[in-house]
Amino acid sequence: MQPDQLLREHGVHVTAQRIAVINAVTTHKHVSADVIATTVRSDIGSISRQSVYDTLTLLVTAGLVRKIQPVGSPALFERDMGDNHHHIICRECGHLADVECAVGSAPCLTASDDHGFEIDEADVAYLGRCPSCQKISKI
Amino acid sequence: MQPDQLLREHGVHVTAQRIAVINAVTTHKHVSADVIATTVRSDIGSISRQSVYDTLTLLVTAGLVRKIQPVGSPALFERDMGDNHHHIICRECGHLADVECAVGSAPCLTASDDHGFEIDEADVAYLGRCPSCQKISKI
DNA sequence: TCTAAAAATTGACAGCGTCCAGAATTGACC
DNA sequence: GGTCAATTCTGGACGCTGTCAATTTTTAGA
Repeated sequence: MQPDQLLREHGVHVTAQRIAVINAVTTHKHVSADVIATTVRSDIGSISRQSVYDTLTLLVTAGLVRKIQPVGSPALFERDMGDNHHHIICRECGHLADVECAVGSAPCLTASDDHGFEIDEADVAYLGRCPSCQKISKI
Repeated sequence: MQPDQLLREHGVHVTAQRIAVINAVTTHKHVSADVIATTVRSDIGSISRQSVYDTLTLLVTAGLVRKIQPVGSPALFERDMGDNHHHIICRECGHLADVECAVGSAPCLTASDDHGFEIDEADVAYLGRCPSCQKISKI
C-alpha cells in the first residue's frame, strides 16, 4: 500500500515528511531516528528532529512501525509486518538481525504468573556475537 | 553471604561504596542507577555517580547483578539469583514485575535461524498493562 | 608504616529524546 | 478556488542517562 493511503486510512494528515519517514523505514530494515532524519533529508530536502520523533511516535501508535530498543544503542524502527519475529543483537558491535519465531505462533506469550497484567506482546532479544565479531576475536 | 565476603571472593577491593551498592541492589528488587546513588548516600553519606556506574559494571561483570534495560526507562539492576526469570513491563507506567520462566528451562534460548551468531542469552520481556493502569483506564 | 595498585572523586562532555512557543501547512467546508 | 481552524513543522533549549579523563584517596600486602 502507498504511504499516503496508509496515512489517510488512519485519519491523519498527509505530509511530505510523513511519507518520507514511512519510505525510509520501509527501505531500510532497521533504522535509528538519526538515520531516518538523514535519509529523509536526502529525499525531501529537510526535516526537523522533532518531526521525525513525532512521526515515528504516530506510526508506532498506529501499529505501522515497531520500535526496538537494543541495550546500549539508540532505538531502531522497522515496518511492522504483523509477523511475530524477534531479534539477535551482537553484544560487541550492536549489529541486529531478524529471527523467525522459534516455536510456531507466539510461543512465549504465555507467562506462568502474569501478576494481573494484561500482556499483549512478548519481546524476545537474543544476545550474543555476530559472525564478524567472532572472526575478529580469533585473530 | 555478606557483601564484603562476596567482594573478596571475586578478588576485588572491599570499599564502603561497593558494600553499600550491593546492599542497595539487594534491598530493592529492581533499582535504577539513580535510586542506587540516593540509597547509598543516605546509607554512607555520599558517593559519586561515576562510582555507582563503575561498581555496577563490576558487579554485572562478576555475575552478581543483572542489568535490565526496559524500553523507555533507564536501566534497572537486580541481584542475580541464577534463576532464569523474565520480566513484565507496563507500557503505561513502566512498572516492572518478575515472571518465572514459562516453559521449564530456557524455553526461548534456541532461535530457529541464528544467522551465524553465537547466542549466549535470551532476554524475554512481556509488555502490557499493569493492574493499576487497567483500573485507571476503566474510569 | 610504607609502597604500589586499585578505586573514588571531580568536572566535563556526548547522545538520545522531549518540551515549548511561534510559524507554516493541511484539510474541510463554503 | 478561497478562507478558517486545526494540525503539524520548526528551532532552540533543556534533562536525563551514561561515559571519559585526570587527580586524589584508599586499600592490600610486605
